[in-house]
Amino acid sequence: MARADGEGALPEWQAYPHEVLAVVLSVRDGRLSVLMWRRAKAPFARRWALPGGGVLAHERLRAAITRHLAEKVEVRELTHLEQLATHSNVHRDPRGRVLATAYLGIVPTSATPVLPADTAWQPVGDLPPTAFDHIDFITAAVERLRAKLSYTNVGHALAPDEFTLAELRDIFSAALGYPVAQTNLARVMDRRHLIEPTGQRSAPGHAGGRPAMTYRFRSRELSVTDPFATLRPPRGRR
Amino acid sequence: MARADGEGALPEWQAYPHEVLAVVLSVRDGRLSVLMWRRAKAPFARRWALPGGGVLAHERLRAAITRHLAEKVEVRELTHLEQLATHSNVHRDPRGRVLATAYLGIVPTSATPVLPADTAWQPVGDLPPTAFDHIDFITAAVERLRAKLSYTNVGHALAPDEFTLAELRDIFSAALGYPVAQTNLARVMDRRHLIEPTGQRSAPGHAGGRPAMTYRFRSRELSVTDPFATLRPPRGRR
DNA sequence: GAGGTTTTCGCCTTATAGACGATTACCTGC
DNA sequence: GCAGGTAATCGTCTATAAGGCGAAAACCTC
Repeated sequence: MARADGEGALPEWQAYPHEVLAVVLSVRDGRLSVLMWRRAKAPFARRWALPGGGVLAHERLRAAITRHLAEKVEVRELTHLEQLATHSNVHRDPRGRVLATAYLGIVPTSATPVLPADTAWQPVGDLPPTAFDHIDFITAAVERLRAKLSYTNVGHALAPDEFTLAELRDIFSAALGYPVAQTNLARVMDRRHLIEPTGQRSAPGHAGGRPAMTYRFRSRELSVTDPFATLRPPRGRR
Repeated sequence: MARADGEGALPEWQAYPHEVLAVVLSVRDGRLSVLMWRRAKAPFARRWALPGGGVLAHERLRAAITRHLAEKVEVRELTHLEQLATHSNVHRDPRGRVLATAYLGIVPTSATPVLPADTAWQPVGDLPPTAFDHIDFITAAVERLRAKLSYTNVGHALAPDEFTLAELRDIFSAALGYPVAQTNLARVMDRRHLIEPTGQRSAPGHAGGRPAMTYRFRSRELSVTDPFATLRPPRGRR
């Protein structure tokens, strides 16, 4: 606990075991899903839990969750990772007090990681029984993703490098949980300069029909639209 | 560390001292300001720091920050409190590793807490030298507040129970950092059903002029507008 | 009651996005 | 190679939200 180096000693603060968890979301088979593994041992045996684990002595939280996720998916397939929240309920783990910091991760539809035998994608609309307080993290992560789809370019993290507008519509519809009109989606993405055409055409569909243009996101860095929709600065100052 | 009760023992997870910090924001003298105290001892002697401290054994993080804040302000004057982020930089405290979870708190303009001698409101636009990584928490808190002023009713936490539109305009202008037009602000607040007239008139101003109607927020519970501004569900399903 | 000050209201313009039908461009099968 | 089917794309209309601005209202003091 608390090495005394540098200048002076740390106050007598309590120390607590700390774990990191990840809510990794992806659109799988047309449904927004979360990466979970099935516990073998008590507590919560046979229930589904989020991937995660402890934090090493000189390791930051983000590095810790990246390390734990590497056992489940290729880390380079993680197109987004942001901190979600820290839970501190004293009884969230029946074995003793553990603080937990959760992250929201995203894997694109195009990635197809080979999962361990106890691990699977669970549709967020039809979750099996979950362990600990993990359901709360999942709920928060889904809400956060849905909100950010509207005012940021996080969509890039869910989508493949190149896609047709129909594919993008399907991804957004699945992630948001309601049908999105392709025309409007394209206009919104275009007006915000989030996507651009690649100049290529997709392979024609199996059932005929006009081949679609393919698009890509201009940037895979997270950006926020405007700052916000309302209460903007007066015109001259934008 | 990790009592073994219930079922099984905790994995051998590292434990770390954990502190809570609060970025308490309020509009003071027409400027958005943050509550800080001046350190007397090393490290960072004479620099300004956020209020906060350790977490007791059976205490949740929110309870801990509330307890620490009680030494600075009346807790019932805290009109808003939400978790911000957890920092884990190994060297954020030179004395040893400490994880820190920060909260965003808000105190209304109408509250005038009596502050300890080492404590003061510091304008966020003109901060003195700060201790540790506290400046990062402050920056994040200000950004979060400014964003939420646009799409939630957090404004209620900054404003008195009753106010004139001119007062609300001044509060919003100070908090956002740019001038807000009173006409638009009133219309936006009204359209979203966030405020309502009290039916009372304010005392006439000292310099003459028409006395203003007073208003109040309909609810002091946090609510989010719409869900979001764009990519809404199709009409039928709202 | 004249002149000054501030609030409140109404109207106009702009920006953004949802709805929907028309058109285009490709397929398959005859 | 042409008819019919299918999906992508475009154009136009409408709805909604919000910024700008000036006129009118309501109070003050002198």
